[in-house]
Amino acid sequence: MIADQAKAMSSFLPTEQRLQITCRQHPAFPREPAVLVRLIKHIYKRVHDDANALLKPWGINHPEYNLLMMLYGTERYTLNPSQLAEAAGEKSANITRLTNELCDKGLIERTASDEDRRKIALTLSKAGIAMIESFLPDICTLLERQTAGLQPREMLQLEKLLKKFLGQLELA
Amino acid sequence: MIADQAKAMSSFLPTEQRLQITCRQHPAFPREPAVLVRLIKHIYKRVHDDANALLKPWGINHPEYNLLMMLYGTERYTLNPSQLAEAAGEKSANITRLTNELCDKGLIERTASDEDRRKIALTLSKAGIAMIESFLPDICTLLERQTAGLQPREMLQLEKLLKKFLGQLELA
DNA sequence: TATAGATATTACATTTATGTATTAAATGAT
DNA sequence: ATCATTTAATACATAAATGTAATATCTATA
Repeated sequence: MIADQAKAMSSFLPTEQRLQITCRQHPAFPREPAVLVRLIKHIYKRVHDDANALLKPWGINHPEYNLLMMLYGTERYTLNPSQLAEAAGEKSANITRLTNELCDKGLIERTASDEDRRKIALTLSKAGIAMIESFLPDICTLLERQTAGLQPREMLQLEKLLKKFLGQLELA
Repeated sequence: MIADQAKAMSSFLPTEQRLQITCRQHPAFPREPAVLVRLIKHIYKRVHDDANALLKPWGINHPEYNLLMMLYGTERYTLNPSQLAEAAGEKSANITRLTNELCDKGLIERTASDEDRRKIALTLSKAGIAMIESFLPDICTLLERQTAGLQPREMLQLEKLLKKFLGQLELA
C-alpha cells in the first residue's frame, strides 16, 4: 500500500521534496498551497497531453475539442465567439485562430447575427456533430480511465474542493 | 451562502451547464470526470496568469520561476537539464530555451559535469538566489491569498485527492 | 440625429511550447 | 578493443498562445 503510493507518486515526489527544502530555507514559504499549485500543474499537463494524443487521429487538438464540446452542450449548437472564449477558458485572441481552423475543416459555420450586427454566430455543422459523436466513445473511455483511482464519493469531494479553490481564485 | 457560491462560481457555471446538456444528449458521457478535468483547467490557467502578472516586474515568467525554484530546492542549487525538466514538468525541448534565457539574464550558470561528460550542471548564480529571495515574500502572499478560501484541513484533503488523481493518470 | 462611451471582434506582432531529427558520449556484449 | 544500443542534450522548424491595437457596431443621452 505504501509502496503502491510511492510508486504512483514517482513523478511528483522529487518536486515535493524540493518544496520541503525550500520551506527549510525560507520558513515563511507556505508549503501546502505550493504543493496544491504544483499538483494542479502536473495534472493539467497530463490531462492535456492525453487528450491531444487521443484526438490526433481526428485531426484536432484539445483546445479545438473543448470548443466543439462547448457548442455541443448548447441549445441549437450556437455561441458567439466571446461566449465561447469564456466557456472554454481561452483568451479571445485564441478564439479567432481556433475557430478559423475549425471553419476550414468544415466543423463549424459562421453566420452574421441579425439582431446585433456586431456579433457572429458560431454553429456546429453536421460534419462537426458527426465527428463529435465519433470520438465521444473514446473520450468517455479516457475520462473513466483517468479517474478510475477515485471513488465516486472522492470525486464529489474533489469537485467541491476544486470549486471552492476556483471561487477564491476569482475573488482575488 | 447559496448566493455567495453562485457568485464565486460565476465563470464556471456556464461550463458546468453545458456538460449537463451533453450528458442528456449522450448518456454515456461521464459528467463527474469531465467536470473535474474542466475545473483543473480553469484553475491552472488562473494560477498561471496570476504568477505571470506577479513576476513581470522581475522580468521572468511562471515557467522560469518554476525552474529557479526547483534549483533553489536542491542541494547545492544544482540540477541537470533532464532532472530540471522532470521536476518542473516541462518538456525537454523547452528546457534548452528557458535555461538559455536564464543564463542570459545571469540567474543560472552552466558547467560541464566531470563524472559524466554527457551531462551539464545548471546552478543558481548569486544573482539568481538574490532574485528568488527578493520575490519570495510576494509569492508567499499570493499563495496564501489564492488558498485563503480553504481551511487547512481542506487543503490536506485536496492534496490527498489530487495525488491520488495524479497517481492514476500516471498509471494510464 | 449626432456624438460619446461601451462592447465585440479581429489583425498583427511577439512570445511560448512542442515535435522531430541530430550530435555526442556512455554502457554493454562480443 | 569494437560495434551496437542507450541516454542526454540540443538545434531547428512548426504550432500554439498571448498582448496590443485597430475597427465596427451598438446604446444612451443630449
